[in-house]
Amino acid sequence: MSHQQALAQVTAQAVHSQYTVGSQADYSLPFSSATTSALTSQFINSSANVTSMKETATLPLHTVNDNLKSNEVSQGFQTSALTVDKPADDGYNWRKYGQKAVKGGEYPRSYYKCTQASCPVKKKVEHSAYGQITQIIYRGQHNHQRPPKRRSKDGGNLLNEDDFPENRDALTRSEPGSQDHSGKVEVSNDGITGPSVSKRRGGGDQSSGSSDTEEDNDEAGDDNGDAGIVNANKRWFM
DNA sequence: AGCCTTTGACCAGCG
DNA sequence: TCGCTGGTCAAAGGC
Repeated sequence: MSHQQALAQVTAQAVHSQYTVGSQADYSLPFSSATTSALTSQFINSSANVTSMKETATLPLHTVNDNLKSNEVSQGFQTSALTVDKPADDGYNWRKYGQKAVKGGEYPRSYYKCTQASCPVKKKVEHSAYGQITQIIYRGQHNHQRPPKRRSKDGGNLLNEDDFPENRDALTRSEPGSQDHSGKVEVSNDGITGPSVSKRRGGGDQSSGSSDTEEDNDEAGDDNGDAGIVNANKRWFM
């Protein structure tokens, strides 16, 4: 088997497994910190499994692992690692509005919007192979409180918000003026996220211009357009 | 019935 | 100016 073949295959399989894992995880991930750790371990294990299964994948997998290590491990990223398709259920309702394979398609990036009509918040979730989340980038601030709850199906991960340490945090964060993003969120090298806010078609037009006020409130108040990279960890532990 | 996910296409910015 | 990449929209399908 040629190198290229192997690579292609691995990539394909990685993507595939990602989805597979994703659907499973999507429905069966109880989201408590404790469980999280366990699950994370499981994920890591499965990753290792897959790795051994696909030795030919050494190259890409290495990259992936490396990425995961730097992004997840070193950053204490565990919480959302397993969320897969429903990343970082921070108590808000998100609707996925797009997905893109960036950088060769090795890491599909998903785009989510807060479902609240007047909420301009968006987030980008970068996945690695196996559906693990390597990075979550928030844009904007919620101008509303977290919704009480949702159906347990797709919101599945929502569960008991009480289980989420970050919930309280989220509450705090949702307050305008809170240092949520500006305080700790680093735009990091991706500083692009800041400017990109106003990018495209007159900025966050979202057709319902009614949100402008809030948007102004939030984004204008922040230097970086409160784009925030939360690196999956999202400082939920802080 | 309503909401969400998926997917392809389009547009804008940047090198 | 061209090509590439990233971000978003819109339609269709599924739950």
